[in-house]
Amino acid sequence: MARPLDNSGKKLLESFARTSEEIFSLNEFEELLKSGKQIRIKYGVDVTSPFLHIGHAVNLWMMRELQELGHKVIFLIGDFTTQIGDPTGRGDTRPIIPREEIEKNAEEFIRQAKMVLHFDDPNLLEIRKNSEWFSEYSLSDFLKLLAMVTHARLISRDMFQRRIEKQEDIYMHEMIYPILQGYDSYVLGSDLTIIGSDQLFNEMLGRFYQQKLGQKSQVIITTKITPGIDGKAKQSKSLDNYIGLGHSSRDKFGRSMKIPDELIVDYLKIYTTVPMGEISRIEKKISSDPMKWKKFLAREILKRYHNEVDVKNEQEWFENTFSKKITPDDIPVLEVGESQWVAIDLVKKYFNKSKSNSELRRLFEQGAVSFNDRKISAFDEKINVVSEDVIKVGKRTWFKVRVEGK
RNA sequence: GGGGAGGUUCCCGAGUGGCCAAAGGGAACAGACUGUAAAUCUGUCGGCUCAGCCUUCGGAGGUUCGAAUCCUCCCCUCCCCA
Repeated sequence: MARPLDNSGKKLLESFARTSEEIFSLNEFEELLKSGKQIRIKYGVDVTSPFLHIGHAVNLWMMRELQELGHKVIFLIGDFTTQIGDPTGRGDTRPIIPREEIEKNAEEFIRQAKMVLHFDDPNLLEIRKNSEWFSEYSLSDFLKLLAMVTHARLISRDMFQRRIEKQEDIYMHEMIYPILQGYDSYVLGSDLTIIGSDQLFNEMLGRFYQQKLGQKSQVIITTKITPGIDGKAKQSKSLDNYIGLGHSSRDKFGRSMKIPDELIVDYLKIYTTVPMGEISRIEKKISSDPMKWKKFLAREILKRYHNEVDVKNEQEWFENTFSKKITPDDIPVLEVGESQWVAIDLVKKYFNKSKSNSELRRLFEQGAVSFNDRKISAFDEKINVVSEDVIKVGKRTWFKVRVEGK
């Protein structure tokens, strides 16, 4: 039994206000909290690509707060709908994923979501799959669903409108997707769902179907989105401009340091728990020493996912490596049999076919390669490996060469 | 079923017989400057045994000394008409 809306409920609303964009509707949400009922929070995941970034985690942290008040997350693996491919956020059509891969992705997804959500208490989280109801779903039932919604309503989705304008394809299965996602909410008896605004249309259809089918409509909370670490588009895997939950603590720190200065405040608000009052004080001080505050931000982001020691270490590592330009000591070692090498062959061995010869030659020509801090611009230069020699390629690739038996 | 437009290198997009590994932009990479910020500048951006060669312009054939460009067939998309 969840607690009714008291002080903790009020605190929750304040905290939600910080990271949510819109709530449909606030009244309904407050009522839910007051009712004392255990809220069923639908968390539907598309497992096409199993990676979560700190933007996704905003939603997870909100759900976690609710879990802490005793509410329940229904972790819905959209295994059936994933086979269809959600057109959301895509200018083009999404490829269809084989089953085995969906399973594997779901596992990977959960591994990351566990960094935030309570997964082990069945009273706080249950895992479902929508193939449970869709794989046996009959055509006549499906037609009944279709008969409730109009074509105009479906194509009103901005995504589709854009495609129509650009004369791009809309496949029928993509039109159907939102219907299925909406129906999920009905089956699960969802009270609430916390989503990115890109999912709003689909979840609104959830509200619609719940109401049509005689159920109370779920509350929808959309969360705030920031630009990615490149300061441009929102975080995404394909643009590689995100801070991933799966990234190492080192990468999380480094990536945080990459964000444009202007984003520091927004990132503090959305991705950390630094109190709002403190953030506004920091805001005034940033311009005089942005580096300092960016490091602060990086620490705060890291803190949510890693322990204090890691946080401290990563900052030190960062400062040593990039500010003081000290070659880090924990770099990969390449074991070789010979000590006489043509420079390019040695580098090639390290990259192990991930870079073509031409690519490597260019790196040499462009002065990106150094051997024990000495720049090597001729790819065919002969080098003599002694022991623990350090080769650096570009800004952030180092490796040590060690001759076996030495 | 009829008519029209189109499919180009990671993305957008130019290119209608040789000067095309293919303009321009974006992304990316490297270098300079820096705070692994932004901005800026420079260079690179199919592969290789690299002043040369090989493979690419939806697919398969063909014409030609020579084709991304012309012809034939096929596949795919969009638009209009019935």
